[in-house]
Amino acid sequence: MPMQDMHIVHHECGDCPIRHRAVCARCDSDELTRLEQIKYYRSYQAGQTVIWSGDRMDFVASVVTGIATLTQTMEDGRRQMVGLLLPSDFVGRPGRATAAYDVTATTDLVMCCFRKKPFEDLMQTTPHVGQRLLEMTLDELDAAREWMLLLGRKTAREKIASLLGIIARRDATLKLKAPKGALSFDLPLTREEMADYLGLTLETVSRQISALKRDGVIALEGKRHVTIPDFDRLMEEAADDSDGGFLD
Amino acid sequence: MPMQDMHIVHHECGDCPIRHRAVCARCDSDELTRLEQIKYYRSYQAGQTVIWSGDRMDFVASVVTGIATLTQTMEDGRRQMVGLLLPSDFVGRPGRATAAYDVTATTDLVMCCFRKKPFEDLMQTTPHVGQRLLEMTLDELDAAREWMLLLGRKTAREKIASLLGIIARRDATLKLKAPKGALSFDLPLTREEMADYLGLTLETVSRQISALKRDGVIALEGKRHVTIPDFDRLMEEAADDSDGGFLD
DNA sequence: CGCGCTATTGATATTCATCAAACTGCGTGG
DNA sequence: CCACGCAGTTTGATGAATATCAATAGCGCG
Repeated sequence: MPMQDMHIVHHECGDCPIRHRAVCARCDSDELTRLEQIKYYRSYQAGQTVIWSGDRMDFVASVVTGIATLTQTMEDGRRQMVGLLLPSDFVGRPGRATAAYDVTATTDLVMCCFRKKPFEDLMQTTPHVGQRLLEMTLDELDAAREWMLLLGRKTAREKIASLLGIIARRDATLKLKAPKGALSFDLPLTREEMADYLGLTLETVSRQISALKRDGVIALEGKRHVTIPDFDRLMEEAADDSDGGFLD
Repeated sequence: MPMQDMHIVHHECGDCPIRHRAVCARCDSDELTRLEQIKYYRSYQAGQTVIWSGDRMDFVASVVTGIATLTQTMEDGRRQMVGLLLPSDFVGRPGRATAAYDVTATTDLVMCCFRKKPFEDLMQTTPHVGQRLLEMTLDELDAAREWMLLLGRKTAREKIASLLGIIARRDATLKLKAPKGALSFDLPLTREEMADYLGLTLETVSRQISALKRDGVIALEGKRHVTIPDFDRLMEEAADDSDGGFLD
């Protein structure tokens, strides 16, 4: 990798695109000032590893822009994604010294980092950060449990449809549109990353995407741009009990 | 079911077997007094449903004794367990009105319940409950992610070995013994519940247990009592990367 | 232009699910 | 007391879903 482009941007928290959703969402201006004093930004290129499982981790962070993944790897190389981190999501665990998972930037990524010790102190002395972090962690736990249902009980086709639904919904949220009728977006993951998310092989992912395309559930332009003519149809294919599916 | 034995025991918190591990673990005596005022006990018989997904849930609770499960069910009946609740584990989500999962007592169960509103108030005014709940939720999230690796990437045999390891470890913890060399315990789950935990069918669970027995990895007395002659051997079968595996 | 990466598609193998039958232990009622 | 029934479990035969191995195709980029 030739260039080591450590773009150190500096935002005012007031302008921050994730101000209202991240771990700082509930902070008053006083708390925000304290956070502002210990924060710094880091950028990563698509494909870069942020940290390896087991490595010392002296910071926690929020994803500002871009997408990162958490993955676990077994000794023989089998891999399972266990987290998909979108803007405003939190990385790292207060009170833990080493990373528990591999963290990888799948797109160009900017994170707002806090050195761990000052962040932990701040959590002790001000309630709002801890409260928000609890709320976010509970949301993640719900998402993890939905994901467990997918991994344990859904067919390959249902898994693909579910993942496309999750991405479509998130994308619609960013664009402030309800996920109804036709919508389209770019896949932020390769076939292999999708396979790691879904507990499948990349070949099976490819085949099922082709099948959904053949059946008119989705349309593709190039490999990455997906159009969904009928969102409800996709949801039927995903076999989600609660059509709502993901909270938020 | 003939008997509807709603044993309403009343413990002093000081004597409580889960005092040092549950959501109240960090409370000082003042906070404990406030908790004591809003707590009440509920008992359930093995097999009883505590609450159905979607039902109104006006309390949160700690498991005091016994085991409960969280499960999700799809419209066509496919089921996936998404939580296994042991003594000291927390049930319910502050700020949520309805249950997100089916909660079932798999053994006789006693829970220490708090009406939701007073509990939420208490979380606002005292920090220790929220802090402890955050810690517990982060632990659960880690466990869920370990579980996702199991569901997505492990073979049936590895799944069984992993589950036996988890149960054995927990049991050893209760007995204050390191899980080394030979140890034995009773399975708290039926074959079907194990299947729901592991994303398998009960037939596959049964076959793999038989296979592990044939291969001398485990020994059985009756259907439920398991002896593990060599814990390290079991861990090899489970293919866990970090032999430690579960925190705790 | 051709290399390397991602993706698709095909042929085959393997694992696990499904359908089916029978066994075990235990409580109940004849 | 024994027979019956039932829930939980085991085991067998078969089939379907997905993994594996392999070849090829698109596509951006040096």
